[in-house]
Amino acid sequence: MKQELDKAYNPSLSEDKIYQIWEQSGYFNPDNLDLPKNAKSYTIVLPPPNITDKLHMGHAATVAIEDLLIRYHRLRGDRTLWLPGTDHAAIATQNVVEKKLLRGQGKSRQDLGRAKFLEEVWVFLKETQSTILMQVRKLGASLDWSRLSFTLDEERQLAVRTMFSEMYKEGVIYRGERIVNWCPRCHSTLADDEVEYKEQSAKLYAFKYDKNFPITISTTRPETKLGDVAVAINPKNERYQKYLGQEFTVDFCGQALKIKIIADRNVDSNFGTGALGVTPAHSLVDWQMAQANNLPVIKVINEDGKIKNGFGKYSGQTALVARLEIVKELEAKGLLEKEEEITNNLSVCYRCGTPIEPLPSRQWFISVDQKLKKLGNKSLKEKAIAVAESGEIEFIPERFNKRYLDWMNNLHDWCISRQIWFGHQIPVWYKGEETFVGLEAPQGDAWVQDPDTLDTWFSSGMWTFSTLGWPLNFKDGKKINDLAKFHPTQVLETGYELITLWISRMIMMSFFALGEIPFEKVYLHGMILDKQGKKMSKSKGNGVDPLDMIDKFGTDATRLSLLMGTTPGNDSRFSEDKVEAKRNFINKLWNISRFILTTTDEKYFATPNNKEPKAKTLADKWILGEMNNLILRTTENLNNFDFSLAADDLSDFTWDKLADWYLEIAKIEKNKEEILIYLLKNLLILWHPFIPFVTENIWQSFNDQLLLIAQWPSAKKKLIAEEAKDLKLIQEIIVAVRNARQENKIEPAQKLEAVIYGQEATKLLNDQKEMILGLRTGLATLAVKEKGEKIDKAIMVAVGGVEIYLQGTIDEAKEKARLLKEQVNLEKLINLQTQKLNNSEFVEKAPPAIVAAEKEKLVNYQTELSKIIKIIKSL
RNA sequence: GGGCUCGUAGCUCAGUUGGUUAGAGCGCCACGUUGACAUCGUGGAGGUCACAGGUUCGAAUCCUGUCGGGCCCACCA
Repeated sequence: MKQELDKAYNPSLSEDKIYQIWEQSGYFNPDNLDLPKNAKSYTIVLPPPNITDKLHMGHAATVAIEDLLIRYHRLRGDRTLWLPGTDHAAIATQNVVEKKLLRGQGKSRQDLGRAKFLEEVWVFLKETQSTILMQVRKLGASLDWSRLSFTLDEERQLAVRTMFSEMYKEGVIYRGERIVNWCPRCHSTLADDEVEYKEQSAKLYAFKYDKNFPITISTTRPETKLGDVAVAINPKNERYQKYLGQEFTVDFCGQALKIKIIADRNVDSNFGTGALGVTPAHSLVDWQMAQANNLPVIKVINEDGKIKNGFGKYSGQTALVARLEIVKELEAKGLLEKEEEITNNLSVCYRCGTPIEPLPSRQWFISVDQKLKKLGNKSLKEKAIAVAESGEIEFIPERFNKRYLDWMNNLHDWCISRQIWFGHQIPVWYKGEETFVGLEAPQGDAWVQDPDTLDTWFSSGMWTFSTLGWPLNFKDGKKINDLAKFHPTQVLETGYELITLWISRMIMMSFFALGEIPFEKVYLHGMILDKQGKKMSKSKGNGVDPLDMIDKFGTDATRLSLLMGTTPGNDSRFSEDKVEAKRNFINKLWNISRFILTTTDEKYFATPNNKEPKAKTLADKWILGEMNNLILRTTENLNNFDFSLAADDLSDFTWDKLADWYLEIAKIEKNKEEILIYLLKNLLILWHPFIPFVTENIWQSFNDQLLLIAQWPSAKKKLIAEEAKDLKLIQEIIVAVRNARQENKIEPAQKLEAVIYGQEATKLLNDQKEMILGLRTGLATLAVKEKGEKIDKAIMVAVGGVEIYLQGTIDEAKEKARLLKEQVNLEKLINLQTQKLNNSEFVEKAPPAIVAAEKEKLVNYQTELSKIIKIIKSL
């Protein structure tokens, strides 16, 4: 079935076709893999992309890394499942559709009403969802599409409702009043981490409530002072000590207020006047102070960001207008003492940028501190902390373990209700005073469902097990079917910005539902920045569309550029030049394969990849040794998540060792077909997780089976250093001689081995009168015109491993000089080494392994030196 | 204020628990290239590994401090 490779590799012609072959093979689904019963499972769930976004570089990185892991484990014979899905992204999606509606029809969501609006959302969603899934395919993702999930499909709705009612039953979910972050534009609460901070300059006003009040307070928000119930001072503040505990009735801009003087250590005596007006309804800190001191809560601002009724002329004004009006009134009454410019952080909604109003509101919460019997009387928070501390869940890179723990240790109850329409509607129904929590509405008409929806992270927090069939696959506390086979998953791979939003929630949710961790390892990749190191964003227009890169350079090159030169958890810059360089490499691999396959008879194609062929020459021994070590290192690197290192190493072998040296040798030494095919097959397997398309393409041209399910090669133990070193020297000589032979000025290659052992070295070299080496590929001319530094340099280069220098009439003196130089170098090294080993401190204090290694080095130098001396003597 | 991270060639970055002479890609310069490959080959220039101390027989690597980027958390009344 030999099928010749095209002269030039064109990814755009073949990638889609190959993806189709894979998909049709069914091997993306682990159920179709031919595996022994006891094969290990290896599962990753794809972080579900939001259906609002088209793919960006972050997704491409995610796919590159996860597909790499998945393909590697599939090749290793694991029961490998990569589970796809999409996220409904409640608020984000609603915002996008709202904007579209407003732009298109000039209508708001309220104009349409809930049902109509949701219809619009679903139309939008169907369209973008299929686009996104197509794009994920384009990236070559070997996802099991038969298990495709959506955070809002029927199965996930069942999972979410079950989760909610079980949590409610056990008292983990409760309804309560608390200060929430309220976005007056989105008309919804926001979680703490959905709030962003924007630095701004603000005015800090200092004033008294009325002229009888003894303390001047300072604030940037005078309008909220209409709801003040106390003034807080630092307990150490001597100036106001005498007022502590006193109560005053004041007339603040026409509003009668009861103000108690309280102490709180959070108050900074040096900020403003050192006295803080306590507004429980509109500040979290103040709320806590009010609770601690049993003070009432007076709401001033409503859900629209306007002053509530009951505050005289201010009622109905927006907060900002009211603020200016109050300042004007204070000024008129002579109460305003000071006005200064300060910079502070304004909290704004992460979706729309509108300033947040902290408001007391009745919401649904998940208690993170509620002790649970089924968790050994531990809370979700305690469990989630314990698994990170014990290492049961491992973060890669490790430092994110600390960031996770810092977050978890300060975790408060999680507000899960959102006042938006799109999402999982809260499965709670009310009838008068009655409340029903369950999967479906109870019988009867009078029941009304809670209008709120759940925080989008509630459903994505369940992602590892809701996708595997929970709760149906969880019977009597036992996992069955997919849930038993694939949970806990092995790796959760995502961007580090999701540690708080997503990862912490997944861990808690999994503990509640299953009493176990959701994943064993968390691999966190950095952000993909633009060429200047700036965050890619739609508004800045500096984003790079991965699909553009794919069109231009192919998926493999795009993926490889995201995997190389990057380290976990560190941001990396993306540049087109890098993708181009990888494209060039892929072309090189293509040409290497083309050369091997076109010069090899078809009957050798069946050479197995897992049985090392016999080495006939030293060059063979060398390259097979290199391949053996490459297999060992690649396996180790991938097990350690060192993708960049693995790819560097593979490139070095492919380009420098195989293409530049061994293939050149193979042009002279014959009968290398088995070795070449063996090398090619293993090289393609090792590369496949990184660059799946081109490797499969080449593989298909000379194999009947798919590379997708080939067998990862095994290796013998590492060759000892000395052997490898010898082989490297040999390799140099082989090539030098081979080149000389091409000039028809040297004996045939059969004599190579003799050369290597130095027996006929002199004779061969002496024959090379007037010879210049390195006129062709693989070697270069090294022109040395004079003695001195330049010669030394040239000699160094020669010794350094690339070529042997010979010029004009063979100059024995020069050759001798080269050898002498090497001798001197070696002697110097041996001296240093001997000194080192004679140093008793070193021998005693350095680890034995290092001492042994150093001794080995000394031996190596000595053997090398004796070889050199032998050659010099024979000259 | 607390924490994390980075500073290595002109640029982008590697550097595998401290170990001979610190690497790659791109860029630059020179030379070469008619059958695997110009998407190429060979060579070259280019580094006080931010700085200062310390630990060690030995430091780009570990510790302390300084300077300079980036990020996270808290506070900002």
